[in-house]
Amino acid sequence: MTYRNSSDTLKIAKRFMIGVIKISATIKDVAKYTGLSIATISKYLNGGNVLEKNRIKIEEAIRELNFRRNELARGLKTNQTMTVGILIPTLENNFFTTIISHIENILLKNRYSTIICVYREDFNLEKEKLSFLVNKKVDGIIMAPHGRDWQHIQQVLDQDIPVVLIDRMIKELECDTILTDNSNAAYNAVEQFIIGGHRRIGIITGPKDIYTTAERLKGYIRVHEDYGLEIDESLILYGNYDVESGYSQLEKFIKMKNPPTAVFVTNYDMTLGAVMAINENNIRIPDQLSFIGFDNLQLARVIKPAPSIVVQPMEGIGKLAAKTLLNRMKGDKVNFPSVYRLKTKLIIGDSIRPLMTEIDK
Amino acid sequence: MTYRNSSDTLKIAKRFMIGVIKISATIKDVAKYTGLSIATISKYLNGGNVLEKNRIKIEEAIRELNFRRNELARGLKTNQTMTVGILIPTLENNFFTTIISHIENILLKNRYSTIICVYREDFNLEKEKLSFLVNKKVDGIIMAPHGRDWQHIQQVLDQDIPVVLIDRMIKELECDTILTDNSNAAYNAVEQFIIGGHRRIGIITGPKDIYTTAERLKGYIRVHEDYGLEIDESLILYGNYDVESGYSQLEKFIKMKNPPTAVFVTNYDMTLGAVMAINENNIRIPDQLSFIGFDNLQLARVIKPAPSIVVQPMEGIGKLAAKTLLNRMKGDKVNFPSVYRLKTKLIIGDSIRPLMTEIDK
DNA sequence: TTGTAGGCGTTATCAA
DNA sequence: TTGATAACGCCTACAA
Repeated sequence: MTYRNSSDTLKIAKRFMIGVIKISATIKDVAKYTGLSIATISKYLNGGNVLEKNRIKIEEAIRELNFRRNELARGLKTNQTMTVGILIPTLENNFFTTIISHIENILLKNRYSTIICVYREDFNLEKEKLSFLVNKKVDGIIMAPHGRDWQHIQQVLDQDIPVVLIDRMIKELECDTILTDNSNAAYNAVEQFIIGGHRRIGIITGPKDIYTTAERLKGYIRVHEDYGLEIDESLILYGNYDVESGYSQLEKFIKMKNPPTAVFVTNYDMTLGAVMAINENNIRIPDQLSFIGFDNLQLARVIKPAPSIVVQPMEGIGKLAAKTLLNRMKGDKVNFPSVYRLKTKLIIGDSIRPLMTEIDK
Repeated sequence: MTYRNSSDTLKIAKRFMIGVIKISATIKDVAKYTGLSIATISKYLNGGNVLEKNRIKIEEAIRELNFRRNELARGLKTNQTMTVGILIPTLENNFFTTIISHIENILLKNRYSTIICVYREDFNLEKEKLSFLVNKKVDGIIMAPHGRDWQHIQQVLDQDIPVVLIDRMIKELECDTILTDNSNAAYNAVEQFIIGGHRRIGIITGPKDIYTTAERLKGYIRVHEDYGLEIDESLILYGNYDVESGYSQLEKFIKMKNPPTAVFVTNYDMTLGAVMAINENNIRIPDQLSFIGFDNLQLARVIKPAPSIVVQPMEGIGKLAAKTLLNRMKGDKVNFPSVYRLKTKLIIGDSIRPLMTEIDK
């Protein structure tokens, strides 16, 4: 192949040989442009001292050539990428996306970038995506695991890559974990009903194989035990953590022969669905049904009467997860593994009606 | 530093020198373990033929050493990473997260992984994140740009990295773009009202500087023009594409002295907010107010009377964006730049009431 | 089928 | 302050 030494060489090159000509400039190009050595350019790039006139020249070259540092090469050499992987089950969930926001707030300030991956509650995809992140040499990982297995996470830890779990704990795994205190959250919510005199209390909980479902249900059961109340199994309904199941399960409740007088719904989307079902069926809150929802604070701000809502500390979870990971990444192994169970808040609205108890009668 | 040649060397190393000892195995290690050469291992890794007995040995070594290919090194060498960057303004928006799902469906099948980044409608962050993706040497990018500037996107294209824009067009930029036909979407929706005899039609639209806002408003204006109707500026309300503004702007409408008889709301979250305001204020749909929402099909499935909803082709956008990018990445420049405007669907519910027109009277 | 050797773009060591 | 040079882990002619 011959190049004509004319100005349209480039044009021709562009039109016929894309892929052959080099598009992005390297340090070498900058060195050539400035007449300096590669080492000097690299030094400048990493904040070292260079002579004023060289600095100017280098900066000109960078601008002119549109030079960008190749992070692949850099990562290969330095063995760190200043990148954190975030792995969650779904993007269609306000809880996780809010947490991600807070994680990024902290990480960005510390000059870390993030790679977000989603595994759609598919365990095999979780393994694949985790592998992807490791192979990309992220410096650390924050993830909400499915929980069915943990060997793949153990392997990552064995490679000395810090992992912080959020939302779901794996008790077999020695790993930093940031959680909501789900069981006490449910306990306290249901306790409000009980104190108010309710005895038939329904719960719409999540899919059976998810950690948070079990925890929230545990709180529901425990508070019944502590108050010496029998549990009617038919008042425990499993949803899918989505709007539809919140809607359908609440309808199931109100259509029962002997419906509950109070219902506790255990996540954001299902709370939305449940409120819709309540509206559709013209159920008056709290006269006909007392109600406590979960996470969906928007609803509480917007609906009258305001529903009581259990609010998870998403900001706390995000910040703490980020800070914990930051510490681990800088080699601080103090208190490993540390498990934080953050408390929820119960925002009281006007959706709980005190019932006559037998004593009152 | 001296190493004792005993079995507890490793223990000591692990305890005191993490970072010095090598944690993850390389091809070299696999080669050493098997007694084969680096080249052979690499060949095996890339699907080449090796003797049966060697294959077994290699696989054993990989398992034993927990070898993972270093994608950084590979990308550096091959100049492709089999990774696509996705850059969007926010995760807290069903529209984008649904599209991402569909993009990933296609990409995963083609052995591409994705890196999701969010810029929170912050233009500087958009530039940073785009740079991040480029520096990570992604093979292509799908993004919903803010739209305030496009130099940074042009620069990426100049480096011969394919970019596909979604949701928002930048007319100054030669770039493949997949859009909703927003202006006809709004046109058709509002036309339903007009046909039904409505003359005072309110619209709750998005933030002024977003592309889709302008397009949807354009449809609203155009249909008025085509039907020879005057536009009352007070019936055009700007929201923030969030639940709160949907709620507040709808309340503003119903509290007007001369309120509209029909309202068109132009995105998912605002539709939710508007419906809430309608419920709270005991407005009967469609008797007191005719209503068309946007994207929020959940609402239509769940609320009675079912609101009419403009539904964007999220699946279509996601799939087409992925396929277009896939083509560009394999070097196919046919029809560059191609702009697709996908049609919306108007799902008719029971939320539009025919009004008496003057002719009827 | 297997191995040798050079290079991808950086960083980092050590002289100059 | 600057420059020559050897890695980092992988891929790929080319040779054996």
